Amino acid sequence: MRLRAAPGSQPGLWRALPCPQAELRLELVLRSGQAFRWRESSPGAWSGVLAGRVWTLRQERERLWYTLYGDGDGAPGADTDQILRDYFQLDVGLRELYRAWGDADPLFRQVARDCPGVRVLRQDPVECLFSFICTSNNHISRITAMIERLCQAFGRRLCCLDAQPFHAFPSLSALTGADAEARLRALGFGYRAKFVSGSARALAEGIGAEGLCGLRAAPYAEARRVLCALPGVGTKVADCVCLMALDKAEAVPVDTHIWRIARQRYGMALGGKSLTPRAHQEIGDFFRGLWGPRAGWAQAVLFCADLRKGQEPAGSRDQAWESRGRDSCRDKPR
DNA sequence: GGCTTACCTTTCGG
DNA sequence: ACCGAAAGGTAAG
Repeated sequence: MRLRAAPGSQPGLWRALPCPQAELRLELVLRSGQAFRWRESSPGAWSGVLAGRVWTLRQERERLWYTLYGDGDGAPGADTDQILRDYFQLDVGLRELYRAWGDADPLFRQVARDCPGVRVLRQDPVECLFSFICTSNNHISRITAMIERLCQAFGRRLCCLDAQPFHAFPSLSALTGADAEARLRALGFGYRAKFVSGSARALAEGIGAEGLCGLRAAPYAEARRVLCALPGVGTKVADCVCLMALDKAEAVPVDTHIWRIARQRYGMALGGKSLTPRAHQEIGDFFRGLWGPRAGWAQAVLFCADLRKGQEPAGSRDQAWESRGRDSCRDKPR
């Protein structure tokens, strides 16, 4: 299906994929902290860079519309459809997964009502790795700004939209320069500057971007081990990359949010005062046992709900999380 | 092995 | 307004 000047503003050729809202809720997925480069360029229209090109996406009830800019590689067609289907992993039936997770877990069923259509993106491994290196001990607002500056400074400029320039995510080689760390520090990366440049070096001198991508075919444990050998990559970042770029649907990234949820909502008895590797392992195993082999996908739904909870008006906060009766724990005020 | 502490910088809540 | 604490952690002791 194709139209000229379809539901929206921009000129150009629009195409659509069949895609019910139960399978994908664009604004939830693109704001759920999986990818940091999509922005709502106008109400309901999301612009960003994917596969080296600039896209705008827009969702109708049963369709996902998109258009491309910069017309270097021709008009949208079956090949670009496939790029989008691959990125959103539309072959994975989300509706059935939600049902199965909800059947196994009443708390999931409650929370998922407010977060339908949350799926895991299949991202480029290099972008995903370096993006999540930037997330450590950091806020989403700052992470987003840092990554944008990273792309402006080190990425190829693609085109302008509404006077806003779009840049590709930097290639590995762009980050291996001798002055990369200093430049990143100047961009406000703090101590992560050394991690980014160090990991770029280690990869370039080791398995390369191709080797990183090749971990898609490796077992979860091996991919995790390779990633954790990179500077600035610990268990949490490694699990994010495994889940969101390396096809490891069973990887459950355990951050402070999930740690808190595991204790407070799921009543896990986790003795430690801090999030140790052992606790990380235990929590991952617990959720894999509860949700099954796509536990990481279910975690993404819970995380999305937790993010949204912080954005809602204070009065309605926590409603979906409250389990009526049992468990009097409250979140700490923020 | 688990627990502390330092680490850059920005944002947020008091 | 000003200041401390926390932020999708990681590495070193």
